[in-house]
Amino acid sequence: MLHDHAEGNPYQANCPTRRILDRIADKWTVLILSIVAGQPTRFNALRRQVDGLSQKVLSQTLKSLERDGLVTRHAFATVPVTVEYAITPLGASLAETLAPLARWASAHMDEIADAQAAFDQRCADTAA
Amino acid sequence: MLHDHAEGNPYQANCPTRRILDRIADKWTVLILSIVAGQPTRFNALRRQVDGLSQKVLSQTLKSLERDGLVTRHAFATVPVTVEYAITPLGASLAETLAPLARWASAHMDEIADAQAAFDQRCADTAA
DNA sequence: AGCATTTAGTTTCCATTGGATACCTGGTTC
DNA sequence: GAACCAGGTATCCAATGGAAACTAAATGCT
Repeated sequence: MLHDHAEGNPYQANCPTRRILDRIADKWTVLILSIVAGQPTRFNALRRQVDGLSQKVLSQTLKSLERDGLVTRHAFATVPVTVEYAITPLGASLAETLAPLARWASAHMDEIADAQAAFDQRCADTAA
Repeated sequence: MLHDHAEGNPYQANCPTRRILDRIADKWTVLILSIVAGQPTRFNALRRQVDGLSQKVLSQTLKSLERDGLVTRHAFATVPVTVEYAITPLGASLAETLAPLARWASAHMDEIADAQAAFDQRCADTAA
């Protein structure tokens, strides 16, 4: 178990790595982090860029990312107040890890679509 | 928009890549896929290895992974029936993409814990 | 005979989460 | 003084997640 403590074991429910995995293996985290990694981005800019992302979830996700030290929040005393979210070095290293995920989805979407169609066909055949 | 169709744009809610991202950017998918990638595994073996994973969610996740062509399901007419889930080539390529995620969590858990502690301290100070 | 056990699920129920929408604050422009 | 940005909260309902009970079929134990 010392071994687990040293390395972390995400298969264990109460391990820190499991909690981290739960946070980072998330659709919105992947998308937001990849944008912010490119350049500092304002709250509403993020909301506009990520289609389907509600204000509430964006707010929660950003708060969580900030707490985890993955992004920083910077409020500027302009009028109206603008708030910019920027990547941290830790966040940048995660973004690099996450980027292949989006690329994989893009590269293999046709194969997945084919697999789904084949599966659904088999189901239909069985049912008939 | 042809560009989007050719490459996929996960920032668009209705894009196939977004739906794929939603499926694969998931705690259970990461954990299950990484086990099955190692060797074919039975239903209950998965449930026992992944702490906190309920039968319902395991069943749903496996069905989804099978439909997406990432794992195959093989039922053996033993008694009681045993069912083995095995990785496909497509699933193996995803597992390779996902593995760095768990490794990242393991490698940076201390930094995240520190960031959280610092953040909570700042919050406490502000509140006080 | 009859009951527990095993496998792989499904079903049921309740708590948590997600998403849509409305609202708030504060200053500016028209 | 009404309308309009920004960056959020508050509220409500639907969907999801998880715990636990239940199913089926066959075998072993008593």
